[in-house]
Amino acid sequence: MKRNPDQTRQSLLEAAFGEIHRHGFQAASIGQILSDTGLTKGALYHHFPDKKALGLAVIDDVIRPRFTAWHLDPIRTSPFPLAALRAVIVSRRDEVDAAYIALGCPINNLMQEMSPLDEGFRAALTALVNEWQETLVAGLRYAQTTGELRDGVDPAQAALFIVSSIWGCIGVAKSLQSLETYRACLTQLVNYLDTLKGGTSCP
Amino acid sequence: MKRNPDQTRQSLLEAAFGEIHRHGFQAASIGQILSDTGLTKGALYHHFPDKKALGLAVIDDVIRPRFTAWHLDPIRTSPFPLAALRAVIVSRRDEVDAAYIALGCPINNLMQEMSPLDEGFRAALTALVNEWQETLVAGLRYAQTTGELRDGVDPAQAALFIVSSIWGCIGVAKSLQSLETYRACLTQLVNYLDTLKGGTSCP
DNA sequence: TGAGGATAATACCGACCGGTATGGATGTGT
DNA sequence: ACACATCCATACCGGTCGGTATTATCCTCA
Repeated sequence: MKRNPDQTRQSLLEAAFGEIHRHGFQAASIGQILSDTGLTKGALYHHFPDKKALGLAVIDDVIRPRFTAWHLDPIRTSPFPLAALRAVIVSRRDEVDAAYIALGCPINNLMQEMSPLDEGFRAALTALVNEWQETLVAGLRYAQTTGELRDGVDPAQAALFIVSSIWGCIGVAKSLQSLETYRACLTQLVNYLDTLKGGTSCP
Repeated sequence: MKRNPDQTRQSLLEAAFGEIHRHGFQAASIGQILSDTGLTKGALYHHFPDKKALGLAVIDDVIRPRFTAWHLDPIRTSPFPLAALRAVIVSRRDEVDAAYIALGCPINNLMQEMSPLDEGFRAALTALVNEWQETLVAGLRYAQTTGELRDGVDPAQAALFIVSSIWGCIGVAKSLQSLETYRACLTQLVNYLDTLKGGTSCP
């Protein structure tokens, strides 16, 4: 049998991500991850000391890169951060499928489940969220200097509300298991974003 | 030993509610519930056929009455539903304590956890949420007839956004384990509500 | 080519879980 | 006071879980 430790580790991470996404961390079954990958406990516990380390590695090596690519890089690189944010949200609204809605946002799921229970998870996930929020704040601030975002909007509070709304949307949609609700809800958020544009004079 | 079946059942429900609130339904331990109450499995499985039935009973007999009293009755009975809604949110913002934020909203927690897994839970909780949403829609519609809510607002979409925002607020606050975040977030929502008042002309 | 570390498979453990079978205690109708 | 249903305690079961100890296999490098 050919060996490939890196790929072994990677496939363990992918399978763990899927299992955690489907059942949450606590209910995620080591046995299921192993049968998904065709591996055994020897492989898993060689690469990870215990289940918690596996979970944290999933956050660092699977969730974080995807999230950064999807939600952070576009805001950071665009000369029009507000428009970029709007585009990200619109694309999420239009492209996400029912299966994703059924399971919900992996980050949100993990935070909801683990934040009250484990400090390690809380710290890792909070770091991600803070990065998100800081990216939004920086983007909004910059948008304000270019006039893309109107004055009178507090970037920090707006960023908080945006984060909260996005999680609210996906939370409600997951709760109701309804893709339509998700889209309607995000549409409302897009409307809110449009009220932040420069040129208008409304609160 | 004196007997009191109703109280036995009630204390089981209360303990189950606490245990589920702390650990979620799947991770809620029957043994812990029993040691909390000082009862044994004989009592529990006399009153409830299995764990799922216990969970559903918690929803019906503990969660629903509290939720109705807190969030539904004020909207339904007030002649100024928008103001009543605002008052409810403000009071939640100001009175909720850190322990509650740490654990999150019991309804939201349960929906997030169980909706994808079990149709019975999903149905029971969806019924609650629909009741909430319909109450809000009815209230907003009525407020529109009295001029409390300005025209041009779609009550259904606004209600959806309000529900989503509230869950977003408590979700973010629980994730960050931060009471301050909760308050800041709900303040943003109150601001949003104030933009819905009649008399103003902004979108 | 052979030694030794890296990698993975197998078998097994104790703990805990939800659930059941049984029997004893308590209340109730007659 | 007796029969009977309600109510609850106790002991136990099969199954699953995360984790460990041991052993086998592969790769690397001297």
